[in-house]
Amino acid sequence: MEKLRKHIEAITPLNDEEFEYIKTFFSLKKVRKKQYLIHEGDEVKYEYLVIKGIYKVFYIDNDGKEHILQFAQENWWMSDYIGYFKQKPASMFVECLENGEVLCLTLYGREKLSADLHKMEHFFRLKLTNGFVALQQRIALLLSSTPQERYEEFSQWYPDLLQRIPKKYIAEFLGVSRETLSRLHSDSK
Amino acid sequence: MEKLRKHIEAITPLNDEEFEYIKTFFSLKKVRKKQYLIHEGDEVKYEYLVIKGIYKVFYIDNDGKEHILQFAQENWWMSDYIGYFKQKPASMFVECLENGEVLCLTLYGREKLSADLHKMEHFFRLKLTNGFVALQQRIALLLSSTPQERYEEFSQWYPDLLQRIPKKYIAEFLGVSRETLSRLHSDSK
DNA sequence: GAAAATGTGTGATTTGGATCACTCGTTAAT
DNA sequence: ATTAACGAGTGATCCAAATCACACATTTTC
Repeated sequence: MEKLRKHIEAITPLNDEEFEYIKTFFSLKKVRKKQYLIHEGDEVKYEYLVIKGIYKVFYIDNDGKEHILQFAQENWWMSDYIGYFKQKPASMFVECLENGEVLCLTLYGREKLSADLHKMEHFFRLKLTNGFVALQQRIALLLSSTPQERYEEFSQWYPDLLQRIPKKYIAEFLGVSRETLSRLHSDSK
Repeated sequence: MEKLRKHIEAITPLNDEEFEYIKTFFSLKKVRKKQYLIHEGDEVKYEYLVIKGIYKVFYIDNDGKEHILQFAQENWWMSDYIGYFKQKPASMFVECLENGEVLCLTLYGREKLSADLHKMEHFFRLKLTNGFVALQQRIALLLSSTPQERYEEFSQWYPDLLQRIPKKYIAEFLGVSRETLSRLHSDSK
């Protein structure tokens, strides 16, 4: 839980009493590789703050192809946010790629914390602001760039992930075929 | 300003005193067709709440092609949010497509309101939440759908815009060429 | 440690959509 | 009213990336 405190205090300072209260809304969960935190069709009970491990958030389209909406690592939040915020069944999967731990927060907890502590509402607003900007940049990337450029951007955003996860997942994130991505490497060398 | 009050009260009730205070941070601006509210390279002073009119938020890529990030109509918020939140020069344009009016809010105003009134921080958080979800859905659309499907989704999201704006702008929003979009019509009939 | 599953590179072929090029209406502008 | 600017449809051509089809290496798994 120390990590949680640090994570929040990176944005707003907390006293012990406040943190004790905040803590009560989070529960720790150990996750093993290949385990699903969220499965299509299920109720989306939680959003997750990653303490350790790597995860992918993806969905399967009508043709059975996978598309990755988000990767998540230490200190990232993740969920099927469409299902979570609208309280509808999951349309996505959240799968663990490297053993780790997450903190779970219900929508009720999120809203209660926001209502009770102005600080926490501020915290969540800032996080959303950053997320919003990142998504807009990704849309711009999808609208106008070549596979080459997308790969280069990705390398800058997540340099560490390049080594740690299969290339085919990167392709699914960038909206490019596995083969095309593979050929980029060889060409640029 | 009555519209502003209604807009906020759709999410949280306000008393007169609160609204009087809130009002002071907004300024009304009349906008004419073809006018730019934000121009690439300029400082991004405001975000805008649309009172009347239609607007497009777009950028120009390295090849000189336009891509539309957002359309905005009555009760929508818009800006170059990358420049606005990060206080960097605009990388986008905001152009008026139909005469109207907007309310302008500085980043300072936004943050001051959020800090002073918990209600307003809540308001902005909810707006961001909805925006975040919408952007994720758009990313999913860009990753997995055909031009046909994109056009159909667009028709459902903005049925009114179909009539009111040139088709070529819709193409620029969907990431499809003008010609391909045009052929969709003829084919589906 | 053998067998199965998974990841990755790379050639050959196909294809959906971009691009180019023109026509014909319909609005704006003077 | 005449000209110019813009929007929209449609045919012909081209091309980047998807798809298909392997080979080979590297992990898992039992």
